[in-house]
Amino acid sequence: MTYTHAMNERTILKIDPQQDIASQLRKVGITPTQQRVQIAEILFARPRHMSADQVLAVVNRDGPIASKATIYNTLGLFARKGLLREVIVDPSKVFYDSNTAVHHHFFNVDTGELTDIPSDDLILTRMPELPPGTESAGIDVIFRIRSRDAAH
Amino acid sequence: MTYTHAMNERTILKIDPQQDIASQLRKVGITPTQQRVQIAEILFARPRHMSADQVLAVVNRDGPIASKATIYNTLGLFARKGLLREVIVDPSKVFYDSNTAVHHHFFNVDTGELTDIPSDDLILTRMPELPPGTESAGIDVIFRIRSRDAAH
DNA sequence: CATGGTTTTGTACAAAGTCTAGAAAATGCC
DNA sequence: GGCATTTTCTAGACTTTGTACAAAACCATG
Repeated sequence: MTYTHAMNERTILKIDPQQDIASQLRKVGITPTQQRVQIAEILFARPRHMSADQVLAVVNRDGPIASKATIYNTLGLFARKGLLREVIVDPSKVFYDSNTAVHHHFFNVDTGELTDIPSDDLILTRMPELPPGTESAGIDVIFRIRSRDAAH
Repeated sequence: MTYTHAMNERTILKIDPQQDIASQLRKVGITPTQQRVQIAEILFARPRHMSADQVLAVVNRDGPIASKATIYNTLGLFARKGLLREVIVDPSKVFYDSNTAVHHHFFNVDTGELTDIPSDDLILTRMPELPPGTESAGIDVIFRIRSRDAAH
């Protein structure tokens, strides 16, 4: 059996910030509560990488909209539904990536900055056999980088 | 500029469990204290993936050998010296991999199991340009897998 | 065997994330 | 619309991973 790059593709659903958020959420089986819509508006305004902490801060910038538990619940829900991709590169927190197109990441270990690598800029060949009884849940490729002058 | 797979190579140092651990540690600039030797003996007996928690439990199985702080200090030290590779795939804890040869990982998201993929079984081509002013600190490729019958 | 730098230790602390029980909001049905 | 049922939200306590710190122990060297 051979695997192709297409196997990296996850369930991809794209929320269009120009269209009505509530009906798009309903379309993927998510009840569009006020909190979820507000969180979605922030995340899907443009492709971005945010931690739960950052989402919490932005959502509640002008008064209390959603609690910490709701942020975690909502991010987890969106990720399960394929609207967000969890990016695990920093042991201290999870990033949620609202760019659901196939792509990979640079992670600057000095600054904590996460940036996208378009899928076309990297090709994986000669893919390994998956262990028996398992199926792919996505492939993550992370280029860890360092600022060239930083002490290390 | 083109990158080759060799760029993935990190500082690689291999501890041989058959040889004297203390003198091998000394050779890489690590003072071989009793705690460090004991921790090294566990980690380098064979290639394995362990969390700090697991190391703590195994080290102190037959009486107190090392404290939590020492485990973290030692794992961090070994990783900085290139004896261990930190593997960040699970948001809840860091794995330390005593296989320092170039390789990648399967991570079973259902079981939390981490297994190796030999370097030869995967080839990366058409590598992306690194952002200006940065240098590589290693490339991680993680195949996230799921047990095929698991609910999801 | 005295000296002084390095390690280790216990404890306190910090931060990310989970859990829970009750309040509030959404939904479905008449 | 009104009302009952179900789902979601909230505040805060709790858990877990990991770090900070200061005192005690260790150990190489003269």
